[in-house]
Amino acid sequence: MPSCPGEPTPGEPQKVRTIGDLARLAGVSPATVSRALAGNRLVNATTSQRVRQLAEAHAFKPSAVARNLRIRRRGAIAVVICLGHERGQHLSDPFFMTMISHLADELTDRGFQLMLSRVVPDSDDWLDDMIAADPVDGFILIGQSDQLAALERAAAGYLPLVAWGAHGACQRHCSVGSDNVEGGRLATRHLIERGCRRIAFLGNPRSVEIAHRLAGAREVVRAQGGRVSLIETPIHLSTTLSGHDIAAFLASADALPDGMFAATDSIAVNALQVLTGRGVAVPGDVKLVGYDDLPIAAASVPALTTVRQDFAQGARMLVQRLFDRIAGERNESVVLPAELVVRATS
Amino acid sequence: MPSCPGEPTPGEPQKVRTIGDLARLAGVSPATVSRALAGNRLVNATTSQRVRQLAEAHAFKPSAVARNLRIRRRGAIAVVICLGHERGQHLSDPFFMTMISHLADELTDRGFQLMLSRVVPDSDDWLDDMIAADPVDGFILIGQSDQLAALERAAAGYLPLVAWGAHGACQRHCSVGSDNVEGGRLATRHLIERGCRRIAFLGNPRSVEIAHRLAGAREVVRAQGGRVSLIETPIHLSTTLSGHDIAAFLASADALPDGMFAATDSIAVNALQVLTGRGVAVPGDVKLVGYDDLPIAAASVPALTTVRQDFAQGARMLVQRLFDRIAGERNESVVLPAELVVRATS
DNA sequence: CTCCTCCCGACAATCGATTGCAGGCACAAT
DNA sequence: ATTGTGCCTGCAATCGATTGTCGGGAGGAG
Repeated sequence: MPSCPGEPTPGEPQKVRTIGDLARLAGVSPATVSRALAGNRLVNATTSQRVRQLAEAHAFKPSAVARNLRIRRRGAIAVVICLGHERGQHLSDPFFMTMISHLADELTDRGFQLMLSRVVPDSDDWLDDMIAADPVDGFILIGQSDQLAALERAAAGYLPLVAWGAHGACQRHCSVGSDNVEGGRLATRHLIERGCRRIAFLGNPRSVEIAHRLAGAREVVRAQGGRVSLIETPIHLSTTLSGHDIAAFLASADALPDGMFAATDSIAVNALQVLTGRGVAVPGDVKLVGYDDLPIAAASVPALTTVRQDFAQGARMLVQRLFDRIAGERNESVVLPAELVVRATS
Repeated sequence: MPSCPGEPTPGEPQKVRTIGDLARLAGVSPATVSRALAGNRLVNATTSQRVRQLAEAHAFKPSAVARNLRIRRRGAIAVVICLGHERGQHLSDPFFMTMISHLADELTDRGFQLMLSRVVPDSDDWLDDMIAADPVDGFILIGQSDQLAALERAAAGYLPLVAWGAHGACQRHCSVGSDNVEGGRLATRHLIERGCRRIAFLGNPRSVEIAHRLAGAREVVRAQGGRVSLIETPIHLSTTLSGHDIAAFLASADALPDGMFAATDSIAVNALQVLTGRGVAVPGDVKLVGYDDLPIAAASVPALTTVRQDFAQGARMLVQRLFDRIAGERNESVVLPAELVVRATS
């Protein structure tokens, strides 16, 4: 094993920590330093220049905590992942990460930090508690799950709060989401056009969004007047469990469906694995449509036909809506269009 | 569409925002309120009780910002996802979420917030910049990727910084990770015991951890003295791309390997999809071992044999190490044991 | 030379909670 | 009645940056 190189230089002795330290160095008052660093042009250009250079030289950044105290803002947005009733690995769902990843970009661009919280709701006032603790300027909730009540209650008295998800008729809170009913219609219609007559819906409608997708599917099937049947199968959202659920469903079904509409790409991919694992050809024997258009949809083999939600745009709108609300605007929910992406499983 | 219910009660008029407001209500001084809320037993039990009840009644939580300013701490830990060279969906890798999810739990338990940052390194002093901005009490880096240099430099002058990943010989920073070399040995030895003679390694050794896994594999193969061959195939880490890489590899290989060691469960699952998609039986024709033991490993069909990294324990140690460092202790890196989990693909 | 204007920069209050120190009150001892 | 002893509680300084207000100095006009 090679020997390690020696210790590096110990760093400068005179540390500039506060705006006051820098002021002393520059021979001006803390107030001037503050203004200079903030780009306030009340201060002379020469002085301003000198202060900035000093700050640069000493790698000085003013304390965000003190600033936030004075400014009365927090500089951070809470992104809350609400796990509804399923604890554990649910968070590893690629859907969350896709969303979070986009949100992180948007928030960073606006100079805000992203505070991540997982919540497993115990009482129904967990949201009020978080709001009362007040460490952030606003909340973005991902996955309204079955927590509509908590959400509504909190939104009644607290403005800067937006949620990703379905848009209900009477909701008081601001939501951004795609048109899940229309998405459900698109997927189901597509399966029927491809010749499917026995369609299985894989997903647990306890989650509002999934309920909407199911509603769309039902509507289209009903319009066929009995020529097409819909088999509704509650499937866990959790990646860990949905595989088993799907296998159990296939084992118990008397006849294999000829079409499957999975409420989620994660579920769809799991279904795909189970089906191919049992020698059922996709799309030969069964046609399959997912929902979300996550990266895995395109990457799966065969590539997954799915209903696309534009997460990048969704994240952008969530953040924009939130900041408008922080500014005091009482704005409306958004429903984004859903789009069918046809690939190789249908 | 049903009509929506009327507006709820508008909320109490007299809002208790500061510790001073509460003090006035309780007829004591702000100092006493502060102490009472903090559980300081310098204050009379009766007074303390009364103050707490008032606080409870008005749902009052003292401002974390002001507290942090006074206390000289931030109350948050930055968790930095370093995307090395691959931008985009990399973050949706379930590995990150598994880790983040555990970290969120650990940090929340200790009363700290989790600030999430994605970083696509541009210059090599991005870490120093983040440290200088100083909005947090410490840093946890996930995925050292190819950023060892930046890491080492920052760690030289800044204590509260730990990283998940491989442990190098001369590193100055504190890392927590599993024994990747041993993991590589375990997987490879297992494949050989199962009768494999042509083993493919799927993974890009540009990432330090993967390089170590490969080193372990090489060592075991070399010890077989030519009876076993190792085919090294760089595969993207990104879920989006690895499927194609694997397909390309299979198409280009003259003969199919009889064993595959994927550097990651994500890669393994993709390989599994590609293989079964082509009618290659797993484990019949090809035996497959992954790495990480992510939730998808157990959920995949057939269930994946893999090398387990205990992320829960890893997260716990990362946080514990970090807090010890925040307290001033200059502690050592940890290497956790790797463990083979035999399931159905081998 | 004096006065007025203008502009830059300093003083001090402020954000909201924490905490060392001092002081007040009750009760017992002398 | 006075002093002593504890045990609480309040005062005020502090954390570090922001910002309204005011003063001082330079420069031009009379």
